[in-house]
Amino acid sequence: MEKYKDIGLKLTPQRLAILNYLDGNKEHPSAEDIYRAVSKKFPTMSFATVYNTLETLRQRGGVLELTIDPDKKRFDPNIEPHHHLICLKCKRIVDIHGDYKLGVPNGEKAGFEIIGNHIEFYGICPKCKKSD
Amino acid sequence: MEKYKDIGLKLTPQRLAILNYLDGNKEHPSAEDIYRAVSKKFPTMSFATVYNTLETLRQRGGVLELTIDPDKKRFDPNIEPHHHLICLKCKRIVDIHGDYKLGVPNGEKAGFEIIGNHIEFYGICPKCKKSD
DNA sequence: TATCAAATTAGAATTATTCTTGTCAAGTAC
DNA sequence: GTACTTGACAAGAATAATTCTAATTTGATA
Repeated sequence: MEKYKDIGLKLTPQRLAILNYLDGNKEHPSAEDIYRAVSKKFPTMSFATVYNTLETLRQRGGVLELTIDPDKKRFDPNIEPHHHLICLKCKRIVDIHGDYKLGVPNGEKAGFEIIGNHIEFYGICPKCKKSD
Repeated sequence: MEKYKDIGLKLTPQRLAILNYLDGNKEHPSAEDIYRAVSKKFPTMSFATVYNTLETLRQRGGVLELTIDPDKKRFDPNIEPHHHLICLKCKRIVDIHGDYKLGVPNGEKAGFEIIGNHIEFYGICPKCKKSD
């Protein structure tokens, strides 16, 4: 929780519940996952609040919005630079912290100013491999 | 067009128009982009046909579905292994063909069988840099 | 404690995508 | 040639994720 303090956010109970749910979470939850979990404590919680809070957090660098899943956005509270391993069957996402130093050859930069990168590794997770 | 022949598809005029639009296209168009373009020739074209054709193509390896854009799927007729450079402002996507040989350290594999990877480079494109 | 901007809520609206159903067209069997 | 069969198409309805709206409430602080 500490890391969310004093970044200028009004600390409402709803936000605290969302932050609390996200903190240390390695599941890369969707907005609905978050909504369902936090609704248990706050039955009046609305999706607007979930999305608003996530967007505010994202703008302030408190959470990453992942576009890995074609069906919905997923969110990653781990804001250290890292990469992902994705199961093609169950869509499970796992963090990878390997140190890759990647650059774009000048001939391919197309005039872009490069800011960062993200590697997605695709594969089949152990659970899905078993249940074939 | 040649490359789409004999992959078992009935070559209807609608499909030909979609294939023709995709062939050599470097814009990574969305379903709507495709729909709009092809509708000019086929005013009765429906989204169902666009999505059906894209899904059929995807299953047969004729097109890649990109999940880079958080708002919609985008499609890439370039099926050679390659990576992407994405403008954070205008969402323009550019192909990169640099040869990166990436592996996941065994300690991080989490039991996954790795099948492939995809690098996304983020940045600002020349046009957006100017119009700041 | 009064104030006020910011946050919350419920539900409506929007957008992308998928589904349903009826129709049509091409190919094949007879 | 005619009847089947199958796959593709079209139109619009349905769904799912997300965003917006408007009214109300709340947290921070003076």
